Amino acid sequence: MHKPRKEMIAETRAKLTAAARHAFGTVGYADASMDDFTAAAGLTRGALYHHFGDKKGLLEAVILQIDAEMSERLCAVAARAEAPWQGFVDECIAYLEMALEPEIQRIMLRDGPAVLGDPWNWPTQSACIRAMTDSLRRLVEDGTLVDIDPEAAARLINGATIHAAQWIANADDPKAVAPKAVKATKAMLEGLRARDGAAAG
Amino acid sequence: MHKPRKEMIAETRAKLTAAARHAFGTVGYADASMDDFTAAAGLTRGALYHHFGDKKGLLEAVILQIDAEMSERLCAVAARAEAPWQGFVDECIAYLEMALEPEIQRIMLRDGPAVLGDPWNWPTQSACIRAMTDSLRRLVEDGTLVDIDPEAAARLINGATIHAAQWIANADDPKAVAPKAVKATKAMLEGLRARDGAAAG
DNA sequence: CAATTCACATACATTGCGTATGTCATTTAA
DNA sequence: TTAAATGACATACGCAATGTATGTGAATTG
Repeated sequence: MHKPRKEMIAETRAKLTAAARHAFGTVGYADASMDDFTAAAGLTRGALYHHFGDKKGLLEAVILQIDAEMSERLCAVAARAEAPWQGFVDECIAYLEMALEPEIQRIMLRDGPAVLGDPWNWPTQSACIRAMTDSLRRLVEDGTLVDIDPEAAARLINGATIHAAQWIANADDPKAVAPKAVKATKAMLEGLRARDGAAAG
Repeated sequence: MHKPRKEMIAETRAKLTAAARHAFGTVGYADASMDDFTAAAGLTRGALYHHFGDKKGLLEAVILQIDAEMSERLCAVAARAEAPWQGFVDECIAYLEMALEPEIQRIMLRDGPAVLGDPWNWPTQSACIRAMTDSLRRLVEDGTLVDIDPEAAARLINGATIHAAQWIANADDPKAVAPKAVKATKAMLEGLRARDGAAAG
């Protein structure tokens, strides 16, 4: 008696997503040959079409996986902070740093939106983005932030952060640019805090 | 005696860019068949490869054209304002509104970066983005804005604005979301102004 | 143990890109 | 004026990649 069938299936799916994730993250979605990376996983395209329908379906599965990892990392960062505001700032900086990782850059920020459209409309509703929105809503409600629509603010901050990350990633000297990006990001966030001095820093 | 050759060439290039622009703007870059849209222009792929090298070359030409149009529109908006700060805010809102146009959304914001990489590194250096950076630099120098790296600020604002636009464009009810996005954008910009009251509004 | 399901492979059709080559009109030079 | 040359564009071909239709063998189920 060998492994039960359920395990074999899960294993196959894991091998395919892992191989695809590597291919998408290095050569990009468009240039990733299904024949190549399925072979690298010791399988054929037959398995891929059986489990994921088509190439886009596999991309969705890979994105779901990465998104879950990112979300977990962000929650950990926010939970480690003392004050809610500090936690949110840390979360943003952590998000910025994650956006520097080539795999995230390419799959989540470049090819993903290009192939599947606006991440906010993805089936997962982007768990890690939703977490940021929730944090913001609380900060607005307790008066730490100026009166601003939480979802709108999340959009703006998310967009600003991603672009800051891409600025760093594509710069001639990323190490020189990074601190400037972090400083500017903090300045922007600071600009959104309420100014009546009621909320503590 | 018919038309001189130079004019014929310019006409051919214009027909190709126009047809490609329409195809890219509607079905997207990846799904735009070169055979189809060259035929729609009354030509074949032979002309395309002769003039633009490959599909990416044609995309660059289309982007160059759209970027020039956007830049002109933005400059007109900024020039119409009374105060520099107001001009900059108007510019950002105008940029946001332009980013709602499907053609700009798809070609400049989605497929362009996906195929050609970070717009800031495009050969044109994105004229309309450079204009925003210059405006920011002046505002920082004259003390209207808080002390912030102009390029960093331009990056952040540009990213925030684009995402705000995509939020609107993909919303279930864009007309309801638009004012929230504009308000939040203005709040974010306001947060970057110097707080010593030295600069007038 | 027979029947069925289903995970996965194989074979095929289609499509789209890129290149090599051909042709005809316009320009240039004698 | 005419012959050579340039170059704009079309045609024909090869290749690679996706998607589908079909086949096979092992695991499940009765």
